Amino acid sequence: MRLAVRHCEILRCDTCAVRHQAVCNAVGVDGLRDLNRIAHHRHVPAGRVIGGDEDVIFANIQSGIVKLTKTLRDGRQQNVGLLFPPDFVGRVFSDTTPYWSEAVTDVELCTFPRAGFESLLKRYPDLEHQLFEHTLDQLDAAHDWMLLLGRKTAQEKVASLFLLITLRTPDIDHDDASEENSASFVLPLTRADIADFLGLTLETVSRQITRLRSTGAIRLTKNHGIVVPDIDALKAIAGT
Amino acid sequence: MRLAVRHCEILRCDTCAVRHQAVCNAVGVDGLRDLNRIAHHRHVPAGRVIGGDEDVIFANIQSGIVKLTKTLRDGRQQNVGLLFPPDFVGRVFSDTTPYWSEAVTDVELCTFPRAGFESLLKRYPDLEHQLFEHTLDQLDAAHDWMLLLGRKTAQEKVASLFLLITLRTPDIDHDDASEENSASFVLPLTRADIADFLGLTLETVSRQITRLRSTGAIRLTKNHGIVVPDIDALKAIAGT
DNA sequence: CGACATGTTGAACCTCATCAACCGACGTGG
DNA sequence: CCACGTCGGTTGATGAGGTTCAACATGTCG
Repeated sequence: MRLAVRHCEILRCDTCAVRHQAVCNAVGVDGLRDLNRIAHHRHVPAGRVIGGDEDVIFANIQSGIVKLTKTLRDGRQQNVGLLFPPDFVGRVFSDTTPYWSEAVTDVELCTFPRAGFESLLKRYPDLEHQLFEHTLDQLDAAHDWMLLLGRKTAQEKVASLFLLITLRTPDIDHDDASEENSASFVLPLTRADIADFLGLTLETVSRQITRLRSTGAIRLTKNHGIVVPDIDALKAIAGT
Repeated sequence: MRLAVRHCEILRCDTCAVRHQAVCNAVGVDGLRDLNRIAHHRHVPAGRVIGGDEDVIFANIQSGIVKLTKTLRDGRQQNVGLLFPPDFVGRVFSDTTPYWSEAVTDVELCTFPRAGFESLLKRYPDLEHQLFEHTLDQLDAAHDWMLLLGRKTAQEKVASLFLLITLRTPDIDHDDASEENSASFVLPLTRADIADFLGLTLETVSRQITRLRSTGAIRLTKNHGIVVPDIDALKAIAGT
């Protein structure tokens, strides 16, 4: 009996798309059972704010893209993070979230209630360690982005963002199986999203995209599709 | 005997200026002894790079200010962090440091060798937890800074930096003991430093400082002294 | 098909970067 | 002691990169 139940519980994680990359990969069987007990799956449609009102503050991203935004009082807005599977959403150990989380595409989340998850962090140091490493990676990414925001030109900024998406989107199409230097993906962000992310206006973004297209660095296809024929060339444009 | 020795070891931490704020505050007597065993005090003169060549990768700041900078290949430069006592310097759990650490003022450090410190992190989860919380704070600060870099005007940027320094500098002079709304401090950064921090040029920084002075938001005194007569007014200029 | 959001393009404007001259403080060496 | 170079800072003139405002095009969905 007991075995059957446990098997059933663990099965939920077994079918998880990010089972072996997400922070929960660190915990053993016991931890997984405890996590499972408080976890809820949730679908969030594109454009919806995550965890604004309710208890859905912490979550693993199973699929989709989430953006974190901050705003000034007068409405000026800046995206401070872009999260992909298997990233973790939420600011642990704080009563207030210093930003808004919003689904950019349709998103599948494995959510955890705040209190329950934080007590599991205490109980399983390996889980906390994994989250710590994830946070360190986020901090590195934030530093990279500060360099972009402070010192890169509009052209470099747009190229950098496309590069980030090609590198982070899972199951990206590498058009040439043998040649990994090209890729294509569907651009999930609007021009306004991109602008908020790069500290530009949407008009400037549009112009820079046209320019990238006219120089052959990218091609636009139907339905927001983007083809990067030469990733290294894009890297060169993006600067370092 | 044993007691005497232990007392002696702990005494080093007892005289530490940041004993109760730094990450090591989390560990008990045993942990403190182990930390002490691998800790070395080090003085770093202003302008010197920290941990470039040697093993001094991790450290608590006891006094002074440290900046973290990243550069593009062509020399464009961006400061991605400003650390005050009792902040922790160093990127744990990674072979490479993604930025340069440099002493802005003369700095007193309590340094730890890499391997030794990381093994203590494993042994004392409370220490790791404390460092985790510190990293989360750093990430929040980085997000704030991204908003500044992406969306604030030059005037707001300079005001924001002065505000940061008034709020983070320890034992700052509050000119009016009863009225906490004014402050004065010594500006440790050159115009070029400030520019690298705000994503501006040093000329623009200079002009904005002159402008802040002419509007009465700040006053400049001898030896790089800065007086903020009305912190709330500076906050208003800095935006939110 | 029409309506509304999303994206593109144009023209004028403005903030900030760039290039350059200059000032004062400081330290060094003749 | 003063001449000199260096360094940090200020100020000016000019121009480029990006913003702003506006019109128009393209989707996309009922």
